Amino acid sequence: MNESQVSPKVRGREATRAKLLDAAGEVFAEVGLGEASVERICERAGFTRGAFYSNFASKDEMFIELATLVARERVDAVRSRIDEIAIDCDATDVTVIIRALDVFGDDRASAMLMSEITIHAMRDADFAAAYSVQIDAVTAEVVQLIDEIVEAKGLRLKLPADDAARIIVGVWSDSSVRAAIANLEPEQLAAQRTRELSQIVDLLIVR
Amino acid sequence: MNESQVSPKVRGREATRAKLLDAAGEVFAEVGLGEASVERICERAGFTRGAFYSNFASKDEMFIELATLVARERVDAVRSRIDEIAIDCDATDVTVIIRALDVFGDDRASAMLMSEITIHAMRDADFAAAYSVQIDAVTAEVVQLIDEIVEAKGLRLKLPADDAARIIVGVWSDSSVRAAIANLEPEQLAAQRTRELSQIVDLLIVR
DNA sequence: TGTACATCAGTGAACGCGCGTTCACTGATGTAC
DNA sequence: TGTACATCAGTGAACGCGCGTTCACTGATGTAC
Repeated sequence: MNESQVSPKVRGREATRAKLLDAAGEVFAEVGLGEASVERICERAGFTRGAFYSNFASKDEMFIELATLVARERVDAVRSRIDEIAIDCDATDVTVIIRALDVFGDDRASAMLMSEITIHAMRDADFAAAYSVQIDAVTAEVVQLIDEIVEAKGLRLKLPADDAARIIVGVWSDSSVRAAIANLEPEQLAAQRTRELSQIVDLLIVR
Repeated sequence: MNESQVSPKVRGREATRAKLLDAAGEVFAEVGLGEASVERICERAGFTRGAFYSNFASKDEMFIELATLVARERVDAVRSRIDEIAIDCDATDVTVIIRALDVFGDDRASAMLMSEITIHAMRDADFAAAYSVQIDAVTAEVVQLIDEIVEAKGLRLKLPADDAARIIVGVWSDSSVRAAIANLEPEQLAAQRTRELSQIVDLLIVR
């Protein structure tokens, strides 16, 4: 299972796929699935269109793969963040939760790609079914994350952890969307999100 | 200013515009701005493509006009709802707020069109600037609506009315999006939204 | 009222462009002896 | 190690389709006398 056991050819192919997926994430975020041309994606990745069709069956199928990948990365990110949290116990409860949540990627492009994936899920039932499985996994991880924090800090919530998770994630993504529309600088974005998350976390904790 | 003073020709033209805008709202919601063809919009409205370009400069400009129209209708809807609320004082505080908020149009297509408009605003700074003005007007109306309800019911909120408005509207639209993805029936959708809004309103009110 | 002309909303054919996708190819990598 | 052949990831030209947009037109409505 050593990396050197994988031939350069296979590694090269995997690198190509990864570059194409990366580029596609950027382009889909920028202009949306409908307006993102295969040509533009390939140009960004440094390949020709043939490379695209050598690696993916179609534009739509690639979008599905990208969405799955993004969701899976989120699950992993939350999962690894859970481990960190368990150790670090100095911060206040609110900042812990906020820091825990910034695993979601707080940049503009991430927010736009997430919105694009979400709206596609609203339109395509098959995609929605497959994507919901991934989303539920993310939610489950966030619920566990909240449970961990609540226990570590000796807090009590006014709502069940899954409702709290839904509300917090909702406020988080709502904040991201409004920040992207307002074209906020990263620091302003962080400040706004901290403020809004603090409010909602305060409301959720029994004092 | 009597309607009969407007010539049939002008009335006909206005009707054509309205039909095209209606059809465009449906099609943009269904497939998105990028994938919505002018042909499909015109077919849905019962016209040829020439009629489209006789009434709108381009597809993008029509989308902007549609977005402006939708936002303006929202402002008007909230405004007229404020008047009704002032009279009806029997319901519980939570149900009053929920009923007040359903002015936003709780169907699937509305949620999808709103998402499409939002994502376009994230991508296009000029559109975002123009659209933000409309959005701020809606927000201001919702703040006033909340103020009215709070005063009529003798309530106290844990947050300023504008923060409360942002959170409630955020939960509302988040709920709409998830309902569209899960493809909920109208009754299920209403039940889910009532539950989620009740939770957040409960958190916001000082008991 | 009737006639002759003007207007212009909506028609539908046409244009040309960019797109998604295909495919015969090339040359670097892998395999056999 | 060296040679001959096989594989196949990525190339780039080509195809054909559907799109946004244009425009010469038609016929219903409006205006002048």
